[in-house]
Amino acid sequence: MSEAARVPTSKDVARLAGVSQSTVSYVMTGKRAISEKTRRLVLDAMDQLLYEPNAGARALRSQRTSVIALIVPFDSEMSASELMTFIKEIAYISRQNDYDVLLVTSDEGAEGFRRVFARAQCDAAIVLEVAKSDKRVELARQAPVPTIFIGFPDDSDDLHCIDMDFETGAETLVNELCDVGSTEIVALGWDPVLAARDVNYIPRFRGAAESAAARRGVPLRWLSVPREEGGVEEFLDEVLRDGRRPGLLVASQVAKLGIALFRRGIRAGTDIDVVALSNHADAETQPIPLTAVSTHPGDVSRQAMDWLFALLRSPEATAPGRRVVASELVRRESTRHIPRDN
Amino acid sequence: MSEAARVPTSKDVARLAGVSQSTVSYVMTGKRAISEKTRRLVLDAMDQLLYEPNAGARALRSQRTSVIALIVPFDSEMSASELMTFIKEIAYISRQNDYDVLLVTSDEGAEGFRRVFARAQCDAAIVLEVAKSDKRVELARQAPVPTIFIGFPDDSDDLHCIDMDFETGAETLVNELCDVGSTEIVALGWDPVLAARDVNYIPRFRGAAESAAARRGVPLRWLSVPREEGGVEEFLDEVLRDGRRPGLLVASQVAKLGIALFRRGIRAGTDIDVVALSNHADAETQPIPLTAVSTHPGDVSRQAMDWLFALLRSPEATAPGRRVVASELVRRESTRHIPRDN
DNA sequence: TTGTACGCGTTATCAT
DNA sequence: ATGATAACGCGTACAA
Repeated sequence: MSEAARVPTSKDVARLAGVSQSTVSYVMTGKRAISEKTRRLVLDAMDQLLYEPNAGARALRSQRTSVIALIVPFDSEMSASELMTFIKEIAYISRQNDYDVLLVTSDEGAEGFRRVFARAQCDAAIVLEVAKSDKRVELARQAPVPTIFIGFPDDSDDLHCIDMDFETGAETLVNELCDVGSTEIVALGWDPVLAARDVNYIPRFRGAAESAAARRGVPLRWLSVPREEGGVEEFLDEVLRDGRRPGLLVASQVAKLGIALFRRGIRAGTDIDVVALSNHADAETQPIPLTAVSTHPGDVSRQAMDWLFALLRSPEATAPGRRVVASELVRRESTRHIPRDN
Repeated sequence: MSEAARVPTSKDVARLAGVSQSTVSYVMTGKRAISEKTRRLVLDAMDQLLYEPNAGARALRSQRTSVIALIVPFDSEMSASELMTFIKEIAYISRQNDYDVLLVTSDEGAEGFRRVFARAQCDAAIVLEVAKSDKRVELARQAPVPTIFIGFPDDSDDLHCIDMDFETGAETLVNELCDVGSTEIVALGWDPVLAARDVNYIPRFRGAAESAAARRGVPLRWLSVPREEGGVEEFLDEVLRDGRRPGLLVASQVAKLGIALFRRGIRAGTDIDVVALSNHADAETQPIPLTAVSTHPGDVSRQAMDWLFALLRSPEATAPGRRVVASELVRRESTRHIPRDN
C-alpha cells in the first residue's frame, strides 16, 4: 500500500462546505432544521471527500457504537453449516440495521463477554450457546447493554432468551421412531466434554426424549459419543452387534453417522430406521437423506435479531422472557414410511 | 437486565488509587517509570473496579483500534466447513495478539471495505475472496491501514497477497487422473455466477488444469455447474451418458457430487475415478473419501496472520508480494491406486 | 437558520 | 516519579 492517506474529518467537510463543524454534525443527525442550500453544500462536500464519521469519536461522544457483539462457540459440536447459518444471518440483519458485528470467541469463557462491555465496544450482544449455569448470565444482568441468549440457562429471570423447541423436537423424533415400528431406541448423544460443559439443550433434549420413550413403553438408551476419530464407529459396533437394528436417534455428529452406516453397507430407511436432530442442509447431504427435526438456525437468528432491535429501540417496552421457535419434522428417506392412523 | 451499571473510567481508578488520571494511563501503557508502590495501588484499583479502557476514547486518541476487519464472502461457493476454518483460525490468532475481529460481509462489495477504513474502525483488514479485477485493490492502496488479500488479483503491485497454490494443485490432480488411467477428463467447475464475478482462483485453477491435460495428451472438458437444485444431477446425466466413465476433476460442490454418485450406485474408485479440490474435512466426509488436493484453509489463515502482524509491527520492513502456500495431494478411496513407475 | 464552546475518556507532552 | 493539561473528532446545549 502507498502512504497512509489521512482520513477526512467533519472539520474538513465543514471547511470545504464553508460552514461550521457543528452544522455538518446536524446535517448527519437531522436533529435540527437546516436550509436546503446549506444541506446540499454539506452533502456535496461529504461526497467529494468520501467522508465517514470517525467511529471512535462518535462512540465516545454518543455512547453508541453501532456494533453488536456475537459470542461464537467455535469449539461446540454444532456443524459448520449450522454455525455458519447463524453467523451469516446475524451479520446480514445487522448490516440491514446499520450495525456491524464484532466476533468474540467463547473460548475466553465469560471474560471476552465482560471485556466487550467494559470497553464499551458494543451496543448489544448475542450469545450463541449457553450453559445451564452460565457465568455470563449474571454479567448480562449487570451489563450496560442488552444481551440475547440463544438457549435457556437455568436462571433466566429478566433475561432475553430464545431457542428452538428441543423438547417438542425430541418427543417428535421418538414418536416417529415408534410409529415406524422401533421397539428399542438408541440415541447418539453429544460428546461427554460438551455435556460436562453443561450445555443447556443437552438435558432438555435428552430429558424430553426419555420421557417420550417411557410414555410409548419403548426402552431408550442414551450414549454420549466422543467426537474423536472412531467415536461413531465404536458407537455403531456397540449398537449393532448381534445383528440388532434399534431405532437410531441421532442428536449429534449427523454427518459422521450417515457415512459410517453407509460404509458398513447398512441402508438407513431399509435396514434400520434413523431420525436426527439436524438443520436442513446437513440432513439433505447425507448418502441417504435423513428424516429430521430441523434446528432452523436461520429462523432462530431472525427472531433473535428482531427481538434485539426492538430492545435497542425501546428497552422499557420490550419485556424479557423465553421465546421458543417451533420445531418441525421433515420426513426423508431414513425411515420406513409406514402408514399410521393419526 | 437490571439498570445499566455505569462502566468505570480511568478517572474512577485514579480517585480510588489516590493518584492522578495520567498516572493510571502510564501504568497501562508502561511508557514511563512508575514506582512499585504506585503501580500496585493503581493495579489493585483496576482489579477492584474491573476497569477496562474505553475502546472509543483509546482509538480516538491513539489512532489504534485493536480491531482487524475480516471481509467474508458468505455467498461464495466455499463450503461452510472451509469458510468456518478461515474465520475460526483468524479469530483465534487475532485474540492471541490482543486484537478483536470485525465481521464485514462482502455482499456490500467494495463499500463495506471502504467504510471500515473511512470510519477508522480497524487497524488492518483481511479479504477472503478476491476478483481478478477487484475494486478493493485500489482502495487498499490508498487505505490508511494494511490489507492482506487471500487470493491474487491481476494487479497486485505493492499488495500483500497470499493463497494456496491452485496452479500446482490443478496440475497434480490432472496428473493423478492420468496416472490411474483416465483417457478423458471432465471437470466440475464453479457456478457460472461465481465465474462471472471474476473470482481469481477459477481461471488460475482451470488454466493450469487445461495445460496439464494438454501436456498429457488427454482431452479435458470444463463444465461450469450451477449451484441450484439439480445442477450436479444434470452434470452427471451429461457426463455419464452412454455409459461413459471419464475421470472426474471436482473443483466445486464436492459434497453434492459425492452424494449424487452414491445415489446412482456408481462407486468412486471402483466404477469411476474422482479427484477433488477440497479441504480435509469435506474430502473425508463423503460416502467414499475423496482423493484430493487440500485447500488448507487453516495454514493459509495462519500464514496470512503472521504476515499481517509483521506488517503491523514494522510496516516498512515487511515487503509486499505474492505468497504461495504449497498444495498437497492426499490419496483416499476415490481413485484406483494403480502402481506407477515414478 | 447557523455558529461557538464544551466534554466524552484516552494518550502523551510539558511541567515540577 | 508524578500531576496538570492539551488534543483526538464528534454531538449537542447555549447563543445569536
